[in-house]
Formats: sequence, C-alpha cells, structure tokens
Amino acid sequence: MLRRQLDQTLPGRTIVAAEITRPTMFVSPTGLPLEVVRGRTILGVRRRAKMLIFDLSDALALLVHLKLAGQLAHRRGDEVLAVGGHPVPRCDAPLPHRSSHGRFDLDDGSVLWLTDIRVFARVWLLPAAEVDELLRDRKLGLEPFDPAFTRAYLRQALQRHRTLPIKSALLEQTRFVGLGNIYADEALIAAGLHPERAAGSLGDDEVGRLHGAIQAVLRYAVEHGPADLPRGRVRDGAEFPRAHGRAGLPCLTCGAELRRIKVGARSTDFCPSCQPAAS
DNA sequence: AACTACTCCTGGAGGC
DNA sequence: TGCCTCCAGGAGTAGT
Repeated sequence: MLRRQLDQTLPGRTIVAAEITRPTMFVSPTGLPLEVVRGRTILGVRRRAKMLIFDLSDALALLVHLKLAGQLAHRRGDEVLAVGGHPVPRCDAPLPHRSSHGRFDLDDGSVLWLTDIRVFARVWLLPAAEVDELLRDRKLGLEPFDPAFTRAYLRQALQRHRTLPIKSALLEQTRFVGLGNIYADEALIAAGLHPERAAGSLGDDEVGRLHGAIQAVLRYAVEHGPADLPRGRVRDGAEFPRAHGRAGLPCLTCGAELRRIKVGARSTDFCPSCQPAAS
C-alpha cells in the first residue's frame, strides 16, 4: 500500500536536501555521507519483506525499515500525497511532528518525512550494487505471493519449528516474510488456530487454512493499508483487525470475549471459541 | 540448528 | 490537570 503510493508520487523527483537528525537511524555500510543523495533522482520504489527500497540515479539506493512505529509521509505543504506506517502522528497532522527525525526535500517543493515515536526505524544508504548483498545477509524467506510459497512449502517450514508456538513461528522471517505481530494474530483467527499450538502439530487441512489466511491478510493489507488502528477500532466495512487490539471485546464471528496472552513475549489476542487449543 | 532472553526507545495511555 | 509508571514491538545478538 505504502510502496504503491510512494511509487506513484516519488519517481522523477530529485532530492534537493536530506537530513536525519538521529544518528542511530542512519546506517551507511560503506561510509557514504547522507549528503551524497542531494541532486539524485528517485527512479522507483520497491519492497522486499518489510524493507522499502528507493532506487536513486547514479547507482545509489536508500533502504528504509519502519520497524514498529515508523511512518513515511510525502507532503506538498498540507497536501498529503502518500502516507503509511504507524498511525501516530495522524495522517493529517501538521509536520514536522516532534518525532520527525528525517526529511528529504524534493525539487517540486514536496517533502518526504520520516517520523518515528520509538526511534527504531532505520535508513540505509549504499551503492545499488550492494543492495542484494545487504538483503541476502538478512536471510529473508519467501514472499507470501511467490509462486514457490505453496501449502507444501508452508508445511515444511512449520515442521522445522516442531515445538515452537505457531504464533512465534509465523513471526520468524527466515522461512517466509511479511507477517508482524498484528498480522500474525489476524492470520491465526482467520485460520481458526490457537496461537500456542505447536507449529509442527498442524494437520494438512489446518496448514491449508493457514496458508490461505496468510495470503488473505497480507492481500488485504496491501490493498487497504495497515490494520493498526488505535484501541482495536474496526474501520467501517473493514475486515481487519478482527483480533489484534480487541482483547476484552466480542469476537466479530461468534461474540465470545477475545483474550490477550503473551506468546514468546509478544502480545497475542485471540478468540478462545474460534481458536480452540486443540482440534 | 533451534530456541530463549535481552536490548533498543519514548509517546501515549491509564492510574491516582 | 499533572505527575508517575508501564507497555509496545521488529529484529539483531548472545547464550544455552
């Protein structure tokens, strides 16, 4: 969603100034200073797993990982051209926010803002030729819409984590990528699987349900934007979030009260009725 | 190789 | 209203 928006508004724009005020947020593996992006043109915006890749002219690239609270907003004055990531600050809030730690000024007067209230987001600057190596080092698994991500692949991936809770296995990025804490909960409630089930204990039909749920959740996220709304509110007509952030509220399917537990130190919301401990 | 615990940060929510 | 405490959460790393 965010990548699609940015890939509509940014290509062709030239960076006239760039600043990242938090040193920890900027990573330059080859020592290139951020200033070298000045005068470079943005050619396109790609995505690999949870990394956004901005291809620049002169064989440079910027990589951005928003982590858990990062937000990118492309603005021209008060006009919002593109926005995505964490919901704080609100998409129509005046920028810079006090947590706006990065800005890229573009040749048409618009600005790409990076705001992160937790300061966990990272921006890498490196030669384009080294992007693949950086991504390879992260040992990322398959994209869930890769044709190779089949039910059989998922079953095999889960078998490698026999005793690990299924919720924890879904967050592991080395077999397949894209699910964070929220979407993992959403995939599990859609598949009707208890988050503490052992990953290796799923039957073929359960793996099939999970496979479909993972793709459905991520397809919805790509088309409609993040499920991350404050306090579990559900957008009018929206399918998500059905689980995450809704502990104590009634299940949208059966009306039972959703529960919150910790799985692998991660907050996990689920429906005790729709997601039984064993099937 | 699989798994757990710890770390990084600080805005915002909730308690009183 | 305002001060205080605690929670969230991706992923790298060290240790078992």
